[in-house]
Amino acid sequence: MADRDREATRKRLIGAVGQLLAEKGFTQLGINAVARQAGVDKVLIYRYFNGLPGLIQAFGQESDFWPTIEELAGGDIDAFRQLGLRDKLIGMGHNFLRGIRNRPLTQEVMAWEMVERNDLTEELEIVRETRMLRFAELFLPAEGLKADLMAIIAVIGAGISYLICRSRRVRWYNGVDLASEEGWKRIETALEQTIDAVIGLG
Amino acid sequence: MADRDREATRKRLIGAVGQLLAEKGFTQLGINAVARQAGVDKVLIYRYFNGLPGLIQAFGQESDFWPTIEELAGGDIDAFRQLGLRDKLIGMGHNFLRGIRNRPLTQEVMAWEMVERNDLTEELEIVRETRMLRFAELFLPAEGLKADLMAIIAVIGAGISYLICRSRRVRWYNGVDLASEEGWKRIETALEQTIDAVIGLG
DNA sequence: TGACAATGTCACCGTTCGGTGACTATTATT
DNA sequence: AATAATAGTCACCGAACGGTGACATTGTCA
Repeated sequence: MADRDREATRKRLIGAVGQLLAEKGFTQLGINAVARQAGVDKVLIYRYFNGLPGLIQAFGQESDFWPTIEELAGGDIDAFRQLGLRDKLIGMGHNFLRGIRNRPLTQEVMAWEMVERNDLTEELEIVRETRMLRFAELFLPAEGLKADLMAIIAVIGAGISYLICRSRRVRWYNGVDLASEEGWKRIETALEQTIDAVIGLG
Repeated sequence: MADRDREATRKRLIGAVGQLLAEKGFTQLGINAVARQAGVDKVLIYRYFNGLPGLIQAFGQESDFWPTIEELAGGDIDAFRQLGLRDKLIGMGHNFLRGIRNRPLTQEVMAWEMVERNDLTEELEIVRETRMLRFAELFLPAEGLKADLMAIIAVIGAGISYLICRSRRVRWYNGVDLASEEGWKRIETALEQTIDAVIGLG
């Protein structure tokens, strides 16, 4: 495109990364493919971003790959703070599951994380880690619990992430139909029941 | 290698798939790379296996990608059957975690599952699904429980799988250090506590 | 011994990839 | 109006990929 507008071209390129990731997955994400998708000569990727890694990095900084603390809290932080631990955890579980299910790009990057490290996956790592720790710091009791709450949340959060990523390509897991809303309902109530039970540990 | 031994050459090729998967990951698994690794001309892959998919399929049928029922039960099925539900679940959790941690190839294929379907990932799917269902059928109560045991096991099993796969490339998850044995100890006791709590649901 | 199939080797094809140097066309500066 | 910087275009390179046809070598069986 001969628009002679550097900023617009940059944005076309950044947008092409997202489109390509969503439509073809990270395996198809190369210099040639991105340039083709953007309708732009690939040499401009080198000029403006010093190559694909730089472009990917720029893409990462423009996106909201991870649920915000507010989103995890259900929108109203003050109201959330009033809840008991049980309702906080169940609410977070639900909001987390929905948040990831609504982010196909995040799912793609999470799959990518299993395969290699790059600017985008590292970006996601950092955002996730800081945000989860901050969330815990804000809302969860620091001590006085017998159970290792962070480790339990790690297992459950990992389970949610895995099931969502997996559901993109495989239907069944342990007899649960991940292609049906009914299957996800089972998962959600399983989450509720598990958290409910864990709270009893004190 | 000019051994003129078809069977040996087939095995060299199948072995090369495993080596390459273990050392370089599935992204590096191509016709040329496999032939090179095996020290064999690539045309023989077409002759003997009708191409890479066929070779991958043959590789899949030779491996034990998933813990056997016996392994999940801790070796002694009869003894396992005598246990209470709580000890069965905790035992299975431990054995599952260890079984997957001891199978780097399985971890690689699990990562692959997130990206595409092929003969190998489908093989793993089928083995896993049938084996887990069979395990439940053998040892878990079919009814009389308030909780959806299979869904809960799905979440926890998925969590274990995710954390293991992830730990190959990323160190921290939710404040847990997946690169240290101490971190995995935290995960294991979290599993125990969670299962312990869930059992209370009846 | 001769014919033939099986095993393995080699050279080559077209395509795509990441990457670069040389070019044209437009805009801004003096 | 002349000059320099910027935006974009184009052609090309070497390497790796998947795939194929023609050939050489060895064993087997009539």
